Amino acid sequence: MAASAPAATAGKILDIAERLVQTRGYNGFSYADISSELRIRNASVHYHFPSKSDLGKRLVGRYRENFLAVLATLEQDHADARRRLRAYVAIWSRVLRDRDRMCLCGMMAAEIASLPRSVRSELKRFFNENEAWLLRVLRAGQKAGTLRLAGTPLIEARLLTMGLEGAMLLARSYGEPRRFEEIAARLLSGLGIH
Amino acid sequence: MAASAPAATAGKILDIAERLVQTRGYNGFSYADISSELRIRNASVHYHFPSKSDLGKRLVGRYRENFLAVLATLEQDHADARRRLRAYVAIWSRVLRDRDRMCLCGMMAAEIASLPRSVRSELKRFFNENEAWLLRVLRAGQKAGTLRLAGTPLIEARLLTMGLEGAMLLARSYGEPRRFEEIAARLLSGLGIH
DNA sequence: GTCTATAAGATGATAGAC
DNA sequence: GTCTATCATCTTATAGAC
Repeated sequence: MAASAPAATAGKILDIAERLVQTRGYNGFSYADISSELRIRNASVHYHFPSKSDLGKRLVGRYRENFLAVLATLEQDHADARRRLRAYVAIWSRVLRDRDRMCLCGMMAAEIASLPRSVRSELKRFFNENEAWLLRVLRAGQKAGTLRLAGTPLIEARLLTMGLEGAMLLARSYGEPRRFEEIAARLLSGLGIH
Repeated sequence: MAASAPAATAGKILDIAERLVQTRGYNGFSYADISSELRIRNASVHYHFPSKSDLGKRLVGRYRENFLAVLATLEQDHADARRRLRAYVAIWSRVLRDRDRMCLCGMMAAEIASLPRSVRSELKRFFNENEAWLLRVLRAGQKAGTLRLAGTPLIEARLLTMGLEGAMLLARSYGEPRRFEEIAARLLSGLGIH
């Protein structure tokens, strides 16, 4: 009999592993880190996620699904492309200020060469879907005349993603989330958002 | 008696470790990776670099010095700010195309939370000196009227650094260096460089 | 400067009891 | 679903011979 709701432990494991990857990287945490924090045994973690690559794959999959769900609500909450993009940036600002996390997928992108294949393909899906969302928003804003794009929507979408990921990376290394927000504001102002 | 020139091994160790950090990260390689590639024993690597943090510190220190030396030659070779910035971007493009490397310090920035303290301070120095160089070039270009800055020189310097680091990160995860070059060109065009 | 030998601890993982 | 027990392997490191 489970001590709590069914599969509750699996979720807690994912929560802890997620934070560990976001702060220390996939190669920077072990099952022992999770089991000690959850106060269960190492073997129990293996029961839920037999291998570390299983855990990594599920981690990226869940992160991608949750993130896409948030993006969907952004579209419902805001009709204007400028508001959508401000809200998009605010997501990352909160991630960074939540115990100094990096985007899970940005962190794993750095480790791409030492990641299990199954994890890599989940990663690529995240970035593709993120890009597709930004592309839609940028095109809509351009059509509505609320955004001013210097390049093609695709280039601007990629500049935004790469710029924000790089800004998170550097701001974290300084321990100064303000550095992220400064550059995020600059990226938005480049699109005519003030 | 040494098998080759004095300290030649230490340099080879640094070369191998540098590539390993740039591709797999500080937490993604071990002394065994180095000793097997150099075909010496694990203990021999420890003779040159007693602990991994020693190695990490020297690695970042050497990288920073070499990089700053290259930037100095860029200033001698090119009087024009636009040419200097094009050459600056070309450095990173070559890094990326050299066996899929990431900027050593960008890679370590991702791992900041699990890095030895001594390594962290070397890292910060790299980014500070890199920013100072860009700041000088941007100010000179602005004064000469050869660059068109949308924000302050400081913001533009940081956008450039963060944008290029993020572009390397993402381009590598796709295995498509072209993605880096696309965004690098976009960043330069934002400064009036075509 | 490199080697052999060795060690303590971490890491990813499995078998089988409860 | 969690536990104890156990595993092979890897990792960082040191002592001392050559």
